[in-house]
Amino acid sequence: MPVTLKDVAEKVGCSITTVSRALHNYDDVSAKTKTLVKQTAVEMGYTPSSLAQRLQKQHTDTLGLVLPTFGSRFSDPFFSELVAGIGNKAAEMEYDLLVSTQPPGEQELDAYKKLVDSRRVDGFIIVRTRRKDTRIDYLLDRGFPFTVFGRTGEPVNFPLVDEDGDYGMRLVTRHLVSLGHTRIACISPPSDLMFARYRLQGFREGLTEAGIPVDNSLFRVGDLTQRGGYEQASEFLNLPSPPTAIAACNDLMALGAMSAAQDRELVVGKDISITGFDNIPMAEHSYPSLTTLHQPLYQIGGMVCEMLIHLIRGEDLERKQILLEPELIVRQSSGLLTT
Amino acid sequence: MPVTLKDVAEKVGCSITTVSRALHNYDDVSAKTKTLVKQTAVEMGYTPSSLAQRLQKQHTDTLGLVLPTFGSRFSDPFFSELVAGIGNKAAEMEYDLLVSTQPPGEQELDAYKKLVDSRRVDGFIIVRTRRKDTRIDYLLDRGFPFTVFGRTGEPVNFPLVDEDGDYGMRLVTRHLVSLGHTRIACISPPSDLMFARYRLQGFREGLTEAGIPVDNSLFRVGDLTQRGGYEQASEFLNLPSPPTAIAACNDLMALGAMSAAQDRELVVGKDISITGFDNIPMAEHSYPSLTTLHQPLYQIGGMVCEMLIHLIRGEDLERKQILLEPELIVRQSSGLLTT
DNA sequence: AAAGTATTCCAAAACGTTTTGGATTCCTGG
DNA sequence: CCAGGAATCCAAAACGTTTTGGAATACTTT
Repeated sequence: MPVTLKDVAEKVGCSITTVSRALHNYDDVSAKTKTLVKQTAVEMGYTPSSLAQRLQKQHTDTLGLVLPTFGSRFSDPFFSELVAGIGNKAAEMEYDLLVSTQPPGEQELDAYKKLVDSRRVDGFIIVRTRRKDTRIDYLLDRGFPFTVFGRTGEPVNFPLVDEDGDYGMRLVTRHLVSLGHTRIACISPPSDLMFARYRLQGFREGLTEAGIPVDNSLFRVGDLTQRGGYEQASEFLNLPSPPTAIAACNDLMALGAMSAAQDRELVVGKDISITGFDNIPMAEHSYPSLTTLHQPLYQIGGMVCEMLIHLIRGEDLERKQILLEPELIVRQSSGLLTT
Repeated sequence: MPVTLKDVAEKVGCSITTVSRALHNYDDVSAKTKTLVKQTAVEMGYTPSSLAQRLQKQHTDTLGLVLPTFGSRFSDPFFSELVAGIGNKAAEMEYDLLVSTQPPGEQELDAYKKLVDSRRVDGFIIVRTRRKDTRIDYLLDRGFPFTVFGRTGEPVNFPLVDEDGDYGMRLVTRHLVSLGHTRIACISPPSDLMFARYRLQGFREGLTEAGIPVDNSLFRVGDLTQRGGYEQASEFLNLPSPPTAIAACNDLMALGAMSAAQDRELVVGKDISITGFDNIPMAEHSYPSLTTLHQPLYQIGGMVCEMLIHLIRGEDLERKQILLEPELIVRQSSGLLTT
């Protein structure tokens, strides 16, 4: 049904080759036929079949992104902004974005394998790195292009963007210490997630920097959701001597922690200080507003996307590994120690 | 580099045709060669090239979804859950999901046109319907398959899923009335968005049902974000006689409205009642928790996806247009009128 | 033994491009 | 008038599948 090169060629009365070359501005076709071809092409509404082009060119102009979703109630503001950043950059650079969703595990790796084997994408963007990341191992092994948001266990040499979570959490800890807090708790995600490790590490460094002894009862692991933050914060608040500040490793958990404190009639920002990490839009409009670390997710999405495209095209990257410094945003949820 | 049918054929010592047919279990190839072919295929690690398959079959096994993103700070929990629902169903049914992002406007329609013209997707899922929806007009005109989450201005006959926003808002209004409220304000999204119209209409119906006269100063339009909710709620609270309840047409705005009230030292759920719509995960863990209407976004995503695939395959749908009844979730943000 | 019927195979066309490697025509300078 | 070089064109191959329409062989049946 759709009009093909052949149709245009017949109409113009020349070969398919000439039509193709005319449309691509080759200089072995005369100006006259070039304009004729182009004109009839638009008249007939010709658009090349991307399928045919891709088969011939042997690349798909498509980027793969498989989102690690946990459960059906998946709703992470983190991802929507990142996807928007990736998507807009991809569109700008004429690439398609193939989005797949898989909970971490066996199946997840299979999703990657399937896309690689059937040659459906030219490269991957990997998010939420793990300590031993089988996705990365696999792609490295296959020599398949990819870029990463996040770091892994060891120093590596593939292109990546990451925020300096270590630095960020040091900032936040210093901030809390400067407000007079010494009993500071931390809710971190499971430590196989790399960003959790860095953030937790920064928190610990911040404590030792301030000469505060480490109290293991003040560390708990949450699942990144509000519910997780709520539950872990509740545990802290049930302690015989509860912390006066809670640093959560992401905003969602911080928000959950806030409502746990509020359910106990505590005034957040006064009776207790709570901080987050990410600066999701919600953070500005929670009550009280949340002290947190800003991460330019939209831009990060654009960066990993652009790096990947350069990589695929075989161009070299000006900066291969980019580490961003998060910015501390002080709002109302953190306040002077009052007791 | 990757192994093709030809490679397998050479190894086995038969024709490409036979290999292809053996792998597809045609009954005109002997059991012996069938097993031989299959075995060597897996030994050699053969995987069909999706590009070649698609070119031959003349369909892409790919669904298109273009997300209407507003600005760079795009972070709508609404979408992440919906996308997860669509994505998982698509994967389950062996379809790819091509996600593109475009702010509403000229460019947005171009994104659709491009995808259609270059034959990159087999169908579209359309979200956030507008009153005069050019996307739908275009696809209808081209005879291109699509399903829709949301309704349009007039009754139509394409497949769609929608929540009954009218009914939902009537529920919420009744709820507020039953608590004793009579000065109830409403923050609705711009009325070219269809879901806004239905929800607003339900709100109005709820009022007249209760015999409450309509006061135009109690209607304001917000932009669906927390910020928008905050700003519009502030306007309401500055009125000489402010409302005692605010029904926002989505959770994000309700959350913003809550913080506006809280900034004025009002206790939400006591001094003022505030309700939302959507039941995003945040709603359960805000402070106070938000009375709202539950929409099963994940399931809705799965439904529109599945309907689209049936449509593409030319199978007929058991139910063409599905209207879901949202469920009222009463939490702490709405309470008895105290004055 | 001939005719008919299964069974098993495959060459070639098709999908719609791009690219390769000439072929033809036309002009230029000697 | 002819050699050499532009300028302009195109047939055919290639990308990797699936499908079409036989062809070849083997087995039955008469």
